[in-house]
Amino acid sequence: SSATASAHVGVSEGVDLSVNQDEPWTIFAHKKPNDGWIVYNPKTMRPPPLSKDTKHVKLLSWNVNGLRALLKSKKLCIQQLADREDFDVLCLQETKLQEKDVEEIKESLHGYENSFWTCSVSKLGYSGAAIISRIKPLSIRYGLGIPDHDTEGRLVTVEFDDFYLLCGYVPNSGDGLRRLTYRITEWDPSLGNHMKELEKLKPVVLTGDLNCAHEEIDIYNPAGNKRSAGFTEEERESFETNFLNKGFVDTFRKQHPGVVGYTYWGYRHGARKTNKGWRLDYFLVSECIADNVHDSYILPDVDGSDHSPIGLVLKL
Amino acid sequence: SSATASAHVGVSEGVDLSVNQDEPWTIFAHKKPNDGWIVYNPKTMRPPPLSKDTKHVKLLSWNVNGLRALLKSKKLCIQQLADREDFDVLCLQETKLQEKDVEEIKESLHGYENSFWTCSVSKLGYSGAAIISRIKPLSIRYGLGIPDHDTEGRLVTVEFDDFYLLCGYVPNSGDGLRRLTYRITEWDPSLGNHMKELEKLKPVVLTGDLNCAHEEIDIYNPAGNKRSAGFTEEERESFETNFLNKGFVDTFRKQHPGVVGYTYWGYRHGARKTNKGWRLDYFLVSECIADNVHDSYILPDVDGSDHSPIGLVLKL
DNA sequence: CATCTGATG
DNA sequence: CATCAGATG
Repeated sequence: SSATASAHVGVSEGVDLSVNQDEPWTIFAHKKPNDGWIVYNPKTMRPPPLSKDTKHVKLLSWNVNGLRALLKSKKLCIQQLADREDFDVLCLQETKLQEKDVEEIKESLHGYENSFWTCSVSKLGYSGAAIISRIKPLSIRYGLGIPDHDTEGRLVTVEFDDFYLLCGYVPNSGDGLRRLTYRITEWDPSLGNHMKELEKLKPVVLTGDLNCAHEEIDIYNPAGNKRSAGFTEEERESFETNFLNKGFVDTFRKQHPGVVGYTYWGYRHGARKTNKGWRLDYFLVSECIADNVHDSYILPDVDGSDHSPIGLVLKL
Repeated sequence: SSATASAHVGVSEGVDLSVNQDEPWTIFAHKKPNDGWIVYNPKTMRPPPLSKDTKHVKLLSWNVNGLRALLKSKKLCIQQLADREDFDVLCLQETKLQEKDVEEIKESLHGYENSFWTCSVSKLGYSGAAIISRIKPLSIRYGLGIPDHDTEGRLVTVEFDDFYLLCGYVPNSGDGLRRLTYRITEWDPSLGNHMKELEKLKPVVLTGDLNCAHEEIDIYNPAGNKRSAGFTEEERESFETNFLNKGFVDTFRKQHPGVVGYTYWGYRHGARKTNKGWRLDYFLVSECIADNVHDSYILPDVDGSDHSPIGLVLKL
């Protein structure tokens, strides 16, 4: 089909782009309303792997939408993801764990002896983030250090030799945008400022579900979602003000300008099959290491959650 | 095996009675602690069907533990139960429906154009009862006529030519027996008195989940359940005082003295496979029609709920 | 170990 | 249309 023909990289030519049935992991850009954007094939778009001689680290990040359910589903246990992707560090968001669940899961992570978990204490089974690492960090920190923002288990920071890694789950603005103000006037600025503070010491990498599709290219139906949580003007501006304009680089967009690459598809209406998605998950890095990014990518063939994992290969 | 050998009717002879794997619908009495009770085989224990010349009615009753889930499971839609059992009337308890769910389900009941539903208005998705009938009743009544006891959708009464039929779901006494007092001092007496009032006009049939295992023979582990909701001394006494001593006859027990026949098995620990059950579901009838009962029976092979249906064939 | 709701996304 | 919790049985 024409869709298959354009699977590599090229400008959509008015064909009815959709998922390639032969290679279901291949996500095409859609024809409308984003006509003319570049088709993104996550497999062929990836650069060749770095040789062992080039010192680098491989980071993955995944909003798992409930880690217990994911592990029960057996769609993909963390060990299988490790075998397949050979990551050094895995960042998780929306683990929805309670503190009592953590120990059992920690013990199942063979090869990743360093893992750091934070859970919501204000609402059980809500939010939650973790960093699982093969590399032992120099220091670990939970939350922003602001008690008011630290009851929901939304941030884990680890310090490695060459950079700080933050795994964050930015608050969803919610139905009726009831939490929009909190999000843009409190959480986002606090997180941005915290990153600037850390950056005085070492370069910073922020990954996670930032709950914002930055530009029109980052969402399936921009016109219809102008007042939807995650695509309001306020959130998009906040994303720029608090992160991009502070010097943090959206690594996927830098590597793939004009390319559609979603990381989230709502469960409703089979949105994933028809690629009606959003790009909500990011790797942002300090400007000073932006050129060290070898590859910033999406793994849309990994399911088990409404988000797919994303990856970053960073040269050190 | 000896278990199979004793499958018909006989006294347990110290064999380890359990479910017959060849006929999984066959429920045996257990060896301990009820050694010596009669083994009940629900298939062979049933009398031959009445001829068409003998005027009679066939009633079924079933605590479905959530009707929407049952219908979704496709284990047994009501149409299939109708095809198999050819009942005239089906009484349901714990439908857990909301009023908004009723219309759609009513329309799916081909051949049973008369159906009467009551739902809890105080707690959504809780309790709920219904009578589904091929025969058009002379009158219908919901609840006891006592507003305080009628917010939970626990009782539907229909009047036929020859008897009143009550479909009831007696309140569970709950964890910690927190509702025991309400149950035995308010609900049970009100229901018993209501039945006596109706009986002045016509014979009465009460069916449903009466949430009480009357005697030791009616529960797998009597010693261990003396303070469990459904087997407390208080509930058992209330069952006698308010129903049996008022002249209503436990039709299953009359037909099968000394026979174990459970109608409920908790979902936990595979209680149904090992027949660790309770008899909580009954057909009680006015003394004046007790001899009209042709058959009072259990259908333990019907699953889809933690209760099995029970049946009554009543000569008119 | 099931059902349900209601919150959340 | 998923996850979770908590109530209920």
